[in-house]
Amino acid sequence: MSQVTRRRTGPSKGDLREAAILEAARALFSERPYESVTIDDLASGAGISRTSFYFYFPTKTAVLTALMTSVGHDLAAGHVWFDADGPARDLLRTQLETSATLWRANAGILSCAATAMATSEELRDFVGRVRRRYDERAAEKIRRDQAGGTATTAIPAHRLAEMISAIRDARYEQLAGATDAELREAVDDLTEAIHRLIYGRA
Amino acid sequence: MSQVTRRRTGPSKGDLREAAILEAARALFSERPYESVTIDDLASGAGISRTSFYFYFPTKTAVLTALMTSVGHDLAAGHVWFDADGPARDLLRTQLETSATLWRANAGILSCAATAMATSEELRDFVGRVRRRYDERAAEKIRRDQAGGTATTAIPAHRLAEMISAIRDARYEQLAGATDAELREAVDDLTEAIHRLIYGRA
DNA sequence: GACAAAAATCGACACAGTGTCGATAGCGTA
DNA sequence: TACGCTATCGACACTGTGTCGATTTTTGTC
Repeated sequence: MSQVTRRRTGPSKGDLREAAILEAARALFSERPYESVTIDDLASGAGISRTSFYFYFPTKTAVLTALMTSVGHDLAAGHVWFDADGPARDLLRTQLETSATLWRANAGILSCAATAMATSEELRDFVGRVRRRYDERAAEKIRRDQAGGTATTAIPAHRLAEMISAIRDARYEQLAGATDAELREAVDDLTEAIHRLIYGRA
Repeated sequence: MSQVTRRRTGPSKGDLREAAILEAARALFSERPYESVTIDDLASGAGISRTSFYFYFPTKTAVLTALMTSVGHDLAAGHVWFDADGPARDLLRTQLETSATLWRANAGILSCAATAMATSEELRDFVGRVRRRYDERAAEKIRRDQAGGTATTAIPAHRLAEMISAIRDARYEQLAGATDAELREAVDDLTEAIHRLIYGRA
């Protein structure tokens, strides 16, 4: 519920412990399903007792949220397509390739996050915000192309953006442990599909 | 883990209790989030003690799976588009309208199922099977249209089918408590999107 | 280097939810 | 009536989460 921790604001030696918890969490959530990781695992993975864990994080999902923040930050980088004009198929492909690679690299954490979203409002809100921001930018790009006459107007721009997110995420979820060839295939399919959806003709 | 219950196979007076549990579950899962419903709630909702619950169902998710079986059965009904030849936009629309209406009517249960899938392998498998069967039929229809030259061959049929499921489910998930107008809007968008994806031109 | 305040640690405890076991009560029928 | 099957439930054990307060360690300052 409340986000309040008792930690002071300045840097300290105990920050090492916080980092250790995050490191342990990254390792554990990458390997095992979310529910199977207990707070005790996280604590002893960082070399502290379970109760000491609560000094650093209020809940298990708070740790996951922290990890997700960094992943989300990385994802927000390669948004090259959004700034282009028109279909710009090559840029769309590049953007999808970057995000697909990043997704595969963090597959375990992202899968845990998907699980935890079911129970944690905090995480649900966080991911929702990230996604909304992404969809917003995609919708803006589409709106520009609708005005330019290249994109379809049969479907509202924000709905098209949501659809893109839906097919992208669904395909990416299968990406854990995928080969480079499989990853490329996914990117190809998505590029084609998004392109048809927005710029194709009925 | 094991599906074994101690119940005998034939009909009996205690079946009333099983029905009562299912009824209570339908009511509770329709109103409240999945985790907030305890086995005790289910049991006392059916007028029995918590331990007696275990005589009828091994776990909470088993009850949800039972409810989902009936919903899945209903959904499998209106698959009119799959048997058509070519784009058949009106049949696609009809099929989407049926499933959207059904989805909205069972929004609570479906949302609980989505939550529970995160933890229950049983439910995950069940829903996975239903979805796979659906996608399979969609892929067959698309394959026929690819052979007939109306559907695109730029993306494998089974991938197109998966994409359809992805955008459909994503949109339907927003359908809880939607007005008839909103529902129709969703169906319109989806009809258009699916049509473009499969039969449109690049 | 001593010392007070703040940071950090942890054991003991309370709690909620799940699941098991065995004792018992009802019920149908040979 | 007596046997076996259905059904019920209280008592118990277990796991994971979260809180409290007492204690130790660190840190900055004089």
